Amino acid sequence: MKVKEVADLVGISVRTLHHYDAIGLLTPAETTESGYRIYSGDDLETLQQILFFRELDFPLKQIKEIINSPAFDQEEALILHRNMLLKKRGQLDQMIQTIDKTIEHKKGEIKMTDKEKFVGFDFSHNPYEQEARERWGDKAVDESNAKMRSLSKDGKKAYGAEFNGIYRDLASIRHEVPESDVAQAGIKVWYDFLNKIGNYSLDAFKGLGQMYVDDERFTKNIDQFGEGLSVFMRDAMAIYADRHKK
Amino acid sequence: MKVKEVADLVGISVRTLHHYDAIGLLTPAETTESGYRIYSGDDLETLQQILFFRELDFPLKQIKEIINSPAFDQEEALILHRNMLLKKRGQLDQMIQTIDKTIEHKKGEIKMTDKEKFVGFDFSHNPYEQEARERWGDKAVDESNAKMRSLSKDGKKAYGAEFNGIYRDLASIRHEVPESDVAQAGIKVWYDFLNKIGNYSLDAFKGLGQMYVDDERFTKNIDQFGEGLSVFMRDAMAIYADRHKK
DNA sequence: GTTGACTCTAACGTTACGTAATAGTTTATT
DNA sequence: AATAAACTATTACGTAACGTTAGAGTCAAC
Repeated sequence: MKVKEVADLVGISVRTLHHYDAIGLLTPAETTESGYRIYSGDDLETLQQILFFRELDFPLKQIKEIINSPAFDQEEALILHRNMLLKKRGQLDQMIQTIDKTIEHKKGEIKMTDKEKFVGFDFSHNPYEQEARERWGDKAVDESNAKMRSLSKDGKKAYGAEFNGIYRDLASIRHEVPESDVAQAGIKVWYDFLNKIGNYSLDAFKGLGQMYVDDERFTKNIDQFGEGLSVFMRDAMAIYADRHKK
Repeated sequence: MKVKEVADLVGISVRTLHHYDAIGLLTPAETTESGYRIYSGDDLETLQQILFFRELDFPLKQIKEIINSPAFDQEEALILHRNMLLKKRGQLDQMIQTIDKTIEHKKGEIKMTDKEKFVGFDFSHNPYEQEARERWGDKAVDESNAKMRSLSKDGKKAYGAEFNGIYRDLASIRHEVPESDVAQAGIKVWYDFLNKIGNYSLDAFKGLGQMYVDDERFTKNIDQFGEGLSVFMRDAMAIYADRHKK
């Protein structure tokens, strides 16, 4: 069998097989004169073993040793690894406890200072920040983030209220217009927001609108629209706001 | 405070501080004209935060985002991360169970089919085969492999038993003699084995011993001894056995 | 014989630093 | 002040397990 067959059969990538060959973990039984790797039935069995141990989080180095060793070694390795896993689980429990405590602690804090916590800019886990950085450059993103942080409490709150409105609008779009119109409707929400803020040049808006329409993610399907756009858009708006407002 | 002070204070390396500076995670408040990093009290607090999240296994990228965010973000991050940890723990439990099952299974299997299952020479995936080929030539290796495969089941079993003994001896060496003596002790194990087999010329042994001592891998440190030698030695022995026995 | 599907070998990118290597700076000692 | 010791800085390669191009050759079908 050739690489792709094997890869598809067991559900790994061709690259992975190449890699295993490169590190000598699984060298195919034969190779054609043109250099194609041909895997035998035995190779497949070995591969199963490898994947089994990989599933258990063994490093490839160890797997290599294990499959090259008599059976008793495997059992020993399993037991050792089991102990490692138990230890790991203990550590996880520790970490979870620590987090719980911290959250409790913070909760107390929040009740005390409640007021400012409420708004909810979550630029921190923005999965599109990377994309935004590539689109607009690091400086723009960093500056925007900094500006966000430096907003007054009232400023944040106001901004947050705006976003809440947008979120509501976006949410309703998803349920109230046919899929094909989602993009247009989304643009409208956006447009309205920009108008409301009132300090964007028309050019800036055009750029945003075009970008939005161009982006596959936003026109492909509704789920992605909701998931991707709301975050990405917020980011984009913030950055544009930072750049273009006078 | 300068780097080393900080590093020693919180128990991390200078390199780590350099790294955090390089990736923009913690940039010291000021630097002297000569380029020395000077950390402020605020920097130390931030560092504490960083180390806290690091303790919880957050990737630095996320930590960077988190410490750049208002407090409520941190809570959300904590909750998200907590969920991740719970999932991880679930996976660990799965893995442990799988291992337990496998061990049980193997136990049964060994009892059932004991005979051939137990030996298991897999020279086909021997990572040192290439090296062996270079050292001793392809023909020797191929012949040896062929011979291995052609052994009767009892023959394999006997051979396997020998190797089991060697493995045990090697394993004990690693724990029972000082590092400096590992090489010597390893040679002794080897020597004993050869004597037991009883069909090696003294010359063959000399060659083996010398090769063994010459090889960096075997004298450099204990870990490598254990990792490399046990496999390599097995190979070397088989080949020498093939060549020199009469 | 040309296309499409597949294969090969590089070689860089990723995480969080460890580990030199080389060179300049500050502090302590003589 | 001269010298040594201790410290600091900046590259830059190495690690684990592949993902991801990129460029080029191969095989089977039409």
